[in-house]
Amino acid sequence: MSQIKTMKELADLAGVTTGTVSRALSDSPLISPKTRERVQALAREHGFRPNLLARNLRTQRTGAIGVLIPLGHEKGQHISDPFFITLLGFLADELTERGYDLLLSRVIPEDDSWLDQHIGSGKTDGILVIGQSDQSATLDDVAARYRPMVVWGGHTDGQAHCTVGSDNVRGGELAAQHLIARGCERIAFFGDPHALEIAQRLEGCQRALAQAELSDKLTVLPAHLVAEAAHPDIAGFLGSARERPQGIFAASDVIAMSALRALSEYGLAVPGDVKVIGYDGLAIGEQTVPRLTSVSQDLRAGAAAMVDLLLRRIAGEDTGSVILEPELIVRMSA
Amino acid sequence: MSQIKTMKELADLAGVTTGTVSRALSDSPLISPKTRERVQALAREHGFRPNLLARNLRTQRTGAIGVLIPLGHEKGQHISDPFFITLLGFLADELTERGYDLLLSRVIPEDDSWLDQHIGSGKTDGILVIGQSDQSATLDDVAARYRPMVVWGGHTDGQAHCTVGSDNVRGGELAAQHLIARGCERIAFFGDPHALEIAQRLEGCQRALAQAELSDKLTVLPAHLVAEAAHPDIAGFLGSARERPQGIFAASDVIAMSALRALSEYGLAVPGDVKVIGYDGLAIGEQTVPRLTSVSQDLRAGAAAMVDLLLRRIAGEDTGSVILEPELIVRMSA
DNA sequence: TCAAAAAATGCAATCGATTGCGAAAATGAT
DNA sequence: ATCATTTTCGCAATCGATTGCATTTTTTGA
Repeated sequence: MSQIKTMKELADLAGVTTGTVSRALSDSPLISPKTRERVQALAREHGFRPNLLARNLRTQRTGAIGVLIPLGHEKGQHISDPFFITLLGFLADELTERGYDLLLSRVIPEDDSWLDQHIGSGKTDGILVIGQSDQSATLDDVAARYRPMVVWGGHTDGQAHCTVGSDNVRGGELAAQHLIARGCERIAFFGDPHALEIAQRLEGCQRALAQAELSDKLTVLPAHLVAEAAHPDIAGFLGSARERPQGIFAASDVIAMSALRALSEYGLAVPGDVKVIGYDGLAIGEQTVPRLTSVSQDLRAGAAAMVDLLLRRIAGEDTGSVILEPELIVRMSA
Repeated sequence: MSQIKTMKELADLAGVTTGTVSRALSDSPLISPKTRERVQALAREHGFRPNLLARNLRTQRTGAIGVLIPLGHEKGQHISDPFFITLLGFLADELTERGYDLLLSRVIPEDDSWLDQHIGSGKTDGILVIGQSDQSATLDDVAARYRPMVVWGGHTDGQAHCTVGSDNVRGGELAAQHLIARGCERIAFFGDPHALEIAQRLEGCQRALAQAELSDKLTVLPAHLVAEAAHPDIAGFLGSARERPQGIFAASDVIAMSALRALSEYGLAVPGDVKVIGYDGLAIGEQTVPRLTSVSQDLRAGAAAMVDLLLRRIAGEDTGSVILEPELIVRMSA
């Protein structure tokens, strides 16, 4: 019952060498069933677990995937952001299912060696980056020489890094078309087009408006991504707008929730007075009042795709990016 | 400019041995300033990063902390739960600040060796467990022989494992007192007392009611912790209750949000017809309609306490548990 | 019954860094 | 110039497991 810590101890106990123990525990066919069973029984009995560091050092693989979140200038944002969190959850599911651990790192890119820093440490077999923030250049740079990396975010032509994300342009189009179909003419877009994904959503929105010959009815409010920060912007906008928008397309569900609250505070009914549509299709949209209509990205599928691509890249394969089809979820707010 | 991967290569390049390189890079006083500077320059120039696995194997420390989430029977829950996520975010902050990595593992405890499984692997220097789920016994068992472990959850006398959490009884009392002060008599408690923390919140609630001689006015609905699952329960309850409660104390903010929605669907005004108070004080309560009154646990402080206790335990110190004082945040819903 | 083939196990190098100890070089004192 | 110190550095063991190759044991076939 004493605690067996190393293979050597187990080996002595079983009267064999560490080599034999190692093979026995890994069900190697080179070991006779008899001794294999005996060793495994002993290991079980003494609760022996091989030291993974040593194993990894020897096998040159860590069994862990790094998940990095570049926070750009927006400190304190992402980690508590429902979107990020949801994706992280699915990634955790997907990775644990495939026997990988998840090493989480928040990153505040000061110098632009944050990626190399992590890669060089050898702690992970590959990395997943959530969000491009303002680091597209760095990502492209690293992608050129480090293969096992997959990024969640927008995809553009000529992009060197492998991405998974939804077709943001199409998603924006869907949202705008829906608002138009619901009778909205004056439409406001809430979101900062400084970020690639958001810019693409805006682009889709503009395309739909152009098609309906409503281009001049669009207002863009570069709302902050963090709910707490976005709310004042939005409240201010609603208070000062000469003509109240009939429809609001928020670049994320979080921003949409801020909008719902601000509207409620101004005594405006949703969807009666103003229609609101979000982006992401998060579960939390199910709990808002009224329930939030949103352009949904299938994050579970996205996470699966990210992990799948990453593992194939780790295996040496060269992969392209994956673009998911967004889907409009019509609930109550628009 | 070639990529230097190992210390041996760097050593050859510098015309010294790996030992010298090792010391030079760690600013050992045993090395002359001249060669130290030369080695460091070379390392910088070639972007050399020592392999952490090897270092950790040698130094017997990993520099990583495991964060485990036992999911009990409630699959798919926690990871997307705003509470868990918020805490995880703070933990990530706190740990990275102290130079530790965060190794995230979802756990579905099938056999009860899930803890030993992780501990024996040697991948982390210590572990943080979020939520006791139904694993209190296992936790106590492990705590008896494995020191570096801290658990978020409720604290009871005679508990062997070290916990950090809020004073749930006091918190429940605060919530109930507030409802009473606001004129509520018939009060409903939403939450499954099967979990320790929830049971304690209920206890506090009952205590406050007893003091106001309203004990017989309490109804308990063992609502599910997951929002999607809780909503039907709640809607059903509100539909069937003979006498509508005047105040609702939800055991978590997530449950409270479900309640808000259900009430809205029944055309009941909050806080006019029914007052609602939640528990956790999550940021998301700021975005609900109306904004959610809640008993707040200072999760940032909680995370800091968890990490602090854990590091002290890793250092060999023996620590007690930490109980945080809950605080009532009065917003709009009650 | 004995050599040859097959199976099972032992031996020892290896992964990449850390560190105690001893040797060589530099410094200082006389 | 000589010897005792102090600095600086190299040597080699070590962490704990994996794995190619050598060796021993067992099985097979003639």
